[in-house]
Amino acid sequence: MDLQRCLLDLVAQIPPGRVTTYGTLAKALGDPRASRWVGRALANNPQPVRIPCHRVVHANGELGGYRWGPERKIALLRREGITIEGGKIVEMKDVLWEDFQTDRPLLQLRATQQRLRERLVLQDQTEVDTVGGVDVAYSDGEAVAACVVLSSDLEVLERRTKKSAVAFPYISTYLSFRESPLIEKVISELEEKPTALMVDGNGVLHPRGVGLASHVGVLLDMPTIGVAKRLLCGSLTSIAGEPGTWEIRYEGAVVGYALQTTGKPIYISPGHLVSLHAALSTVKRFCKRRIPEPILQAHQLATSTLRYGKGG
DNA sequence: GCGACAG
DNA sequence: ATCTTGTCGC
Repeated sequence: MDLQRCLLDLVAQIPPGRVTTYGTLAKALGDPRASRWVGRALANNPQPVRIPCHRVVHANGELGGYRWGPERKIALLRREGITIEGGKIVEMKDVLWEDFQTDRPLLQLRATQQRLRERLVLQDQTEVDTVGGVDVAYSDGEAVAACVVLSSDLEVLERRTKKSAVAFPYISTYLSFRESPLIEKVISELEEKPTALMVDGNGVLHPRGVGLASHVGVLLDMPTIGVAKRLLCGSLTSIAGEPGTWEIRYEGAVVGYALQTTGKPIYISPGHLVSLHAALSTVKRFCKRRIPEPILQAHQLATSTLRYGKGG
């Protein structure tokens, strides 16, 4: 799915003499929370003439940015009959366009997430021994996924990278649609599959219970653990007798743990085929620094591959 | 100024 | 995530 294409098609629907907002476009894409991405995406509108992004403004009537400056945006809108005073649109509600023809692609992606969620198993199937750390790095339109497999005594067993063009933007809670295709490929090219994957992102610690680690786990039918550097959702509760560890609750259920390794905590959640407890203990076993070694080394491999060529 | 949804 | 110099700290 080409979300950028979908967005530009929506913008092309706005008739002269009308405007819409970043939030309205996000809603038409299927999720009002994607409004920040809408703004960023319109900033690089490839066809400012045919795609009338000058008709996209803030909900409060302020105009927002424009490639050729605010004067040009004002002039274009006035020529189309929009009244602007003091840099703001007068009577927004009279000119606001909301009647978009759309199949709400982000809503469809949420449905995909719900289906994957039904397949999640949060119990230990096998003992975790070797662990593959996974990360993806980006530059311009290029992405590099890396996997580094470590033994239980932290020896490197295998490294692998895979490059591709970036196919989906970063929108919070939809990270898996950006990163899982390339991760799937790099894992499939490993000579020997590790007993579990550690993924840079969340597992069930996610508003819909299916973060990147869970998504990848179901696709590959492998045990996965999510490790994030910032909290996506939920709240922390300290655990008696366990300083440096907190339970993370979301909608009443424990969905992961915060763990203070070095400095700021990391946020751990099971992805698939792993229990809550095993997710925590496995991360602890593989931690020398703040970030567990498999993920840290995968991150370094992905970044250096992006910068100094190699990979493929 | 407040709220602030991973990478 | 990425853009980026020197600086602070273990």
